[in-house]
Amino acid sequence: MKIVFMGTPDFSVPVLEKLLKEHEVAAVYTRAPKACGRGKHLCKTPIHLLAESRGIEVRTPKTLRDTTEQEVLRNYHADLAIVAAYGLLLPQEVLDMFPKGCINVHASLLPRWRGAAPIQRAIEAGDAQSGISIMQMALALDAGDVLSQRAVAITPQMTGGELHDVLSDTGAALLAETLRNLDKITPQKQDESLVIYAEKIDKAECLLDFKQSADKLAAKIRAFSPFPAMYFVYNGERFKVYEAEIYPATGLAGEILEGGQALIIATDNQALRITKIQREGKQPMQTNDLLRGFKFEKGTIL
RNA sequence: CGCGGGGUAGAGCAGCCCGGUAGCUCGUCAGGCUCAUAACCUGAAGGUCGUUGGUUCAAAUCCUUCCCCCGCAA
Repeated sequence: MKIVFMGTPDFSVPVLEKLLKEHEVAAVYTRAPKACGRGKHLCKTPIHLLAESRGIEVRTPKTLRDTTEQEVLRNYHADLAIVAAYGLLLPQEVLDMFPKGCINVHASLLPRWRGAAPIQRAIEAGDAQSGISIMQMALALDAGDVLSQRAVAITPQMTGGELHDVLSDTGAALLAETLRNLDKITPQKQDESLVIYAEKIDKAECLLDFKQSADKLAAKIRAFSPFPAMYFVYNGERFKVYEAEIYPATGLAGEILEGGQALIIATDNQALRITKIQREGKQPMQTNDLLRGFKFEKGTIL
C-alpha cells in the first residue's frame, strides 16, 4: 500500500522501519527541528533522520489545519496514513482524506491510558500488563475504533525505558500484521466507561516527595527510569534515582537512615534503598560504586 | 557562542583556591587467622594525574590548545 507516515520520537522509529520493508512510504511527516541539547543547536527528530537517510521526502508543517498543507498531503494520493506519536492533531479534513483512513499505533490497551504518557503511567499505577492498540483514528484523542491489540506483561522489575522498547517493537509488528488483514477486521468501539487518561509528565512531579509511601515512590522511580528520572536534592546537588527497592525501616519522611554502606531513605511508611543513582556531571552508576568515595550524611532530612 | 559540573591506579572519590616528586574506600594478587565467610590481620602489584603548549628551580595543582563525558535548560 501507499502510505504517508507521521511520527516523531524514538518510539516511532521501529514502526517506520517496518513499514519501509513492506509498503511504499510516499512521505514522512514529523515535528520541525527545534533548538535542543547543549549549545541549543537545531535537532531533527529521530523520524526525520531516519526518513532522510532513506531518501524519503520529509515535511514538517506546524499544523495540518492549513488548507495549503492539506492540499500537499492529498496530492500524495496515499491509501492511508499511519500515525505513531506524531505530536500534532489531525483535523477532520485529514482524517477523511485517505481511502483507508488514518491508523494510529498507541502504546496502551485502550481504552485504558489514552493520551500522552501511557507507558510511564501504566507502570506508575502498578499495572500488571500494558500493550499496543492499533486504531482507526477519530477526532477525539485516542478515541477511535480499535482494529487490533496485543498485551505485553509488565514484569516487577521492568522500567519505563524497557517497556518503551518492548512496546515500540510490538507496535511495529502488530501494525504490519494488522495492515495485512485490514480488510478482514471489524473495528471495535471503545468502552467509554473504562477510559483513563495518561497525563503528560510534568517536571515538577519528578522531585521525590518522601512524604509519599515507599511503594508509590518505587513504582514512580521505575516508571520514570531512565527518563525523565526522579531525583532528590542533597547539599544543593541534584541526584537522579534510577533504581530503588523498598527497605523495611522507618524514620522521618526524607531522613537518610544510612549513607555510607548503602543509601537508605525513609518515606511515609517504609524506606527506600537507592540502588542506581546519578550525580550531576557523572554517569549513572550503582549506588555502591558511588559510595566507595562519596558519603551521604546520616540523619540529613531530604 | 544558552548556563554549569567533570576527566587522578580496575571502580568510586579526595587533593587543585593557598604550586614542592599522589592519597582514601573498594577490587585484584600473595600470605595469615578462623569450623566458616562478602569478616578480620599482614604484605604486594597497579597511575606519563584526558591532550597540547606555556609560566616556574619545581605543575594533578597557575595560564593555554584540542578531545571526551555529564547535569540544567529546550
